[in-house]
Amino acid sequence: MPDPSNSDDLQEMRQEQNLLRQCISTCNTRLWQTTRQAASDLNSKEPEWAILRFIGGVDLSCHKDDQTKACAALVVLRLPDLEVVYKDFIVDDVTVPYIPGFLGAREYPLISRLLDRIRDKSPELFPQVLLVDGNGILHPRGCGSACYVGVKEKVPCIGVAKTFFHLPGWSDTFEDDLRKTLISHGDSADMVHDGRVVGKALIASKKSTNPVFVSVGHGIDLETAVWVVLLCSKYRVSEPVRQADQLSRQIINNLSKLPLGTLC
DNA sequence: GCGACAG
DNA sequence: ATCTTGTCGC
Repeated sequence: MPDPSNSDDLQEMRQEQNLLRQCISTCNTRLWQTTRQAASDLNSKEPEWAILRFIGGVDLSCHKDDQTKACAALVVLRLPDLEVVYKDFIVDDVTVPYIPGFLGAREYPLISRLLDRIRDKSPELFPQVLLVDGNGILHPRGCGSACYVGVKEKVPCIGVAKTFFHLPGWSDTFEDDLRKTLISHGDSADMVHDGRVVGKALIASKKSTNPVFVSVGHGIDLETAVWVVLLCSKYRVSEPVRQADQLSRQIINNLSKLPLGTLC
């Protein structure tokens, strides 16, 4: 298992990110993305695969005083009502510690197992797009956790981060400038890095002044990603991520309060 | 050397 | 990630 306290392993993880980055598609790859057809209109004659109906969310919560124990959760919501139609979680040890810039290496393995399980148990509910708690190409090497999931699983993925991630080359006031832009120029602001728009600061809920940071993970373009996030943002944090966050946190907390072994 | 640092 | 209740506001 990789041990990032070892600088050789860290270098290997950097190399993996550089390889994964080559495989990222920041274009739309599905028909529902191009047409932006969501299951909001009931009497649509389009086939199921041409309409966005199932949106997934994944998140991982850690044990209070043991970073190596975690619960990963996957939820699937159905449009247009955002009803939760699938829930699953895995409690297990996480071998890779948290290191800024390498969240994907830490979280991907458990997420992968969750996706294997829904493919096996309920393939008809497999999400057409996945929202990942973290960043996509808004990342020092253009390979955040949403890119790990998207590229490795070949699933359209969107990164939704709750806090700002500072990239090398940005000024110290970049985040403040973003927020000022939001106040004066509306509800979203481009985040430009090396001349590329790598993400969007987005006020997803009309009630909040605090933005969420959306970036492409894989297999979808940024404008469509924003469209998806807005589709399922009842609150600041979009429902799929919120539900997955809630579920994983509840499980990991109850686990610490119980004496021993009540699993499955 | 020191601080900053998605979750 | 987690430590953490009430509270101010729509």
